[in-house]
Amino acid sequence: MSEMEDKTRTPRQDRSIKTKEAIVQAAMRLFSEKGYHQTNTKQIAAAAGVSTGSFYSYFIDKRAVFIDVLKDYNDTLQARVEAYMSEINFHNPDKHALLTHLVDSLLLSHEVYIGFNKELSIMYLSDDDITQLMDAQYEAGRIRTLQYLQMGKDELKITDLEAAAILVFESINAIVDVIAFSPHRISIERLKSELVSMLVGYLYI
Amino acid sequence: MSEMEDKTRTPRQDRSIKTKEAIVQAAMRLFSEKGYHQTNTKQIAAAAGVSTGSFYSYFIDKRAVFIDVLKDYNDTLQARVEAYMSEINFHNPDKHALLTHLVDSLLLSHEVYIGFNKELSIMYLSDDDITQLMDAQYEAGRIRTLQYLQMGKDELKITDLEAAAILVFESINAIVDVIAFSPHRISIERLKSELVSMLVGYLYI
Amino acid sequence: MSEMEDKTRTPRQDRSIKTKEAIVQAAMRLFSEKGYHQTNTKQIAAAAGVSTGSFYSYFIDKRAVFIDVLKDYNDTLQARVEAYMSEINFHNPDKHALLTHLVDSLLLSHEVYIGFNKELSIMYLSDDDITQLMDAQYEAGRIRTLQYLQMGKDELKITDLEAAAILVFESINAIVDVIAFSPHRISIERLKSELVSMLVGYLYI
Amino acid sequence: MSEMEDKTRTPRQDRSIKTKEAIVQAAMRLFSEKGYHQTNTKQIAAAAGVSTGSFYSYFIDKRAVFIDVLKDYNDTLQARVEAYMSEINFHNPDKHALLTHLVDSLLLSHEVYIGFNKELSIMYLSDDDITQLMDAQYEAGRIRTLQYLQMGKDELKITDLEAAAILVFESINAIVDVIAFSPHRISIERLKSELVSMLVGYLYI
DNA sequence: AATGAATGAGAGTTCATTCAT
DNA sequence: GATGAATGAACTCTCATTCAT
Repeated sequence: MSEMEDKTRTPRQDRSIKTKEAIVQAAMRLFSEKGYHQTNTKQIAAAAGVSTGSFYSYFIDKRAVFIDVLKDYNDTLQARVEAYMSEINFHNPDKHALLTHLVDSLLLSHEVYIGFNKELSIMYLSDDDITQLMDAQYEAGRIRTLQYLQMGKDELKITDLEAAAILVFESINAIVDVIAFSPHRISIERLKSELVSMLVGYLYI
Repeated sequence: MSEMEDKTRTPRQDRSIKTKEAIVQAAMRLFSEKGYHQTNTKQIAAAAGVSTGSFYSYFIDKRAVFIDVLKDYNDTLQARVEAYMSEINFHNPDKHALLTHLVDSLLLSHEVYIGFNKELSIMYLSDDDITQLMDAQYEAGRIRTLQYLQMGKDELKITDLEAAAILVFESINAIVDVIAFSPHRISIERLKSELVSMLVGYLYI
Repeated sequence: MSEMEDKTRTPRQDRSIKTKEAIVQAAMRLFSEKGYHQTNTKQIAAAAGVSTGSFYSYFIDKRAVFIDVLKDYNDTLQARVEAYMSEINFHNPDKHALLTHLVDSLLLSHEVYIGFNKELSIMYLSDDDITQLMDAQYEAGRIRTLQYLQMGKDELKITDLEAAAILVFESINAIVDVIAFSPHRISIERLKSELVSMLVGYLYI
Repeated sequence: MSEMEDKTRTPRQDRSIKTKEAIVQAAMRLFSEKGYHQTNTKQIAAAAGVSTGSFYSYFIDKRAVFIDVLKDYNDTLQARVEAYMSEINFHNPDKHALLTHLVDSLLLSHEVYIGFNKELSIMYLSDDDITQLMDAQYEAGRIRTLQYLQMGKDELKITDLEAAAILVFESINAIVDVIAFSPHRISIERLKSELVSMLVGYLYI
């Protein structure tokens, strides 16, 4: 800990905190626009209005900013997802409406920092630390899904809730990704509607 | 054509063909083991037992080998998938068995060149040409799925076959990826079994 | 502008200015001694006592240093020519003395950076940007020649001053080049004296 | 000699001679079109319809073809100049006409292989062997000029014939080069006419 | 604390020439 | 004699990181 403080500053003063935030913001923007590998530290520093030297007094290396950016991103995403989720009444008898809202929530959440998503996926696959960070995040998502399922347990026809949680979470994610990244000939609405049908059929009745 | 030949060699002699293949094999192995960006052309050439110069007489640049490796990979994968598929009787009344076999087919197919998958995903997200190549491949997968659905059309309860094809294809892919890449606390068998249940419930009564 | 600064450094600190100058000086020396194509960026950097990285933070590429070296060279040359010229009294009735002084001026001017001349000629013929830069310089020389001719207009027997300016400028240049580069059996003095005779005879009675 | 024959073949058979000529022709074309350094041996071989291997059994290295090309060029040029010159009557009392014809001869001669001229100048300045070859050629030109001057000796007003020969030869060459290479605002006719005037005034009365 | 100049290893790529077939 | 595959040294350029001021 004290060794680390030797290297990078843990901001205590207001100005310091603002500078660090400025760097994270600038990095987020540049990573989203041009990608992690296509952005260099000089550019991040310049965009944040600081010198390269300063950059390295706030972050040990380039990866460190990415991780900070990622944490910010995760927090924002989680907050948004939670905000949407809180509106959902999981005892709503109209399961179709319920799941549609759920899928919409995730879709809308992903729309923040749309450009960052791609970079995140690349980094997830390239960097072990990022993999761990995100796996924890995904795991949290699956657990949350599990909790939701458990809340409405008695209405469900499925028995292996844990497996179902993963299945539901990943299916939705996959379709959300298809909608966000992949080209496809059919409309978002049709895709979403089929997804919801499948999930309702799987979970309830 | 003749201008292109000035740059890269089109193998004419036996020796030449073997060299090109050796380079592709070596590249495949190194990309799978260490990743595309962590592998340099010198290493590929050395692993193939040729000089850097030779490398560049067969491929314009590093991307070009990746694309050749990818084509090989796609061909192999497609052949394997098709081999598995041909064994499936789509009129088998036991839909559970049918879909289990289907999922197993994809899982087994993906086991070839397991390490290459990750790199491919990274490249898919990083390189526009690779994106296009793979999008075409995915589209082919969706279309094949659609054709299978259409073959057993009268047994299906769904109506939007096109959307369903995407949904089925992507759900299976997502779970296959989870199994291949992500850590998870529950067994592959439970996950697969739930997936099959969901799909059977969705597609057939 | 700001995008350019991202690539090459515009010297701000004293140290920076000195480094850039050191690189230009080193490049000039090496280009003169060994030629442009026989000199590589590593050597220039080493000779300037800096790293290759530094080299590339001041110059986009090798051509860029050459152009800077050339600008320095042109400035020096022009200053020298002008210094010599200013001593000439164009109304001196002894036209022989006048033109001898003129030729001597150009000869002496060319003696600076004697080795660089050859490289410059090569680059002039090889690189379009250098061609343009030097054509502008030559044009300036011809125009200056024209102005001198016009100053003593009423003493001249020629009528097409423009063509005469080119002719005079190029003849002198050619002989200066012969003296500088080509082997020849006769003395510089004889050559110079004949040249002056020819020009006096051509321009004045 | 015998050592050289070991390396490159001295063609004795018809086919061999033709092949060698084909290589020289192809090289001449490519050097003229793209320049010496922008042309590689593979391209020369291909353009001549032979393999790279064959190329190296006719020429020790790339420079060797250039030298052969240059010899061809010099021979052709000399033949053309001589053909033009032979038409000139050096006792023609109209000296203006005489010199105009002379200048035209050189201009026309230079028009052959126009593209090759530039490359030749570059090589002249870059390669010592080429320098020597061409210096010999230039020297021959000056000597020929001297001989012409001596032929009409009694009509000349100049006394230092040797210096005059150089001066005349170089002045004409310089203006021919200006016309061929450099941009200039005035017409070729005016330039030529002034040049002739200057030379007539210098050489005769 | 802050600046921005300096570093240097390492990447991709070219091509004259050699050599096995 | 001919082919064209193979060689490998050499070159240019980038950028995360350090360090003098």
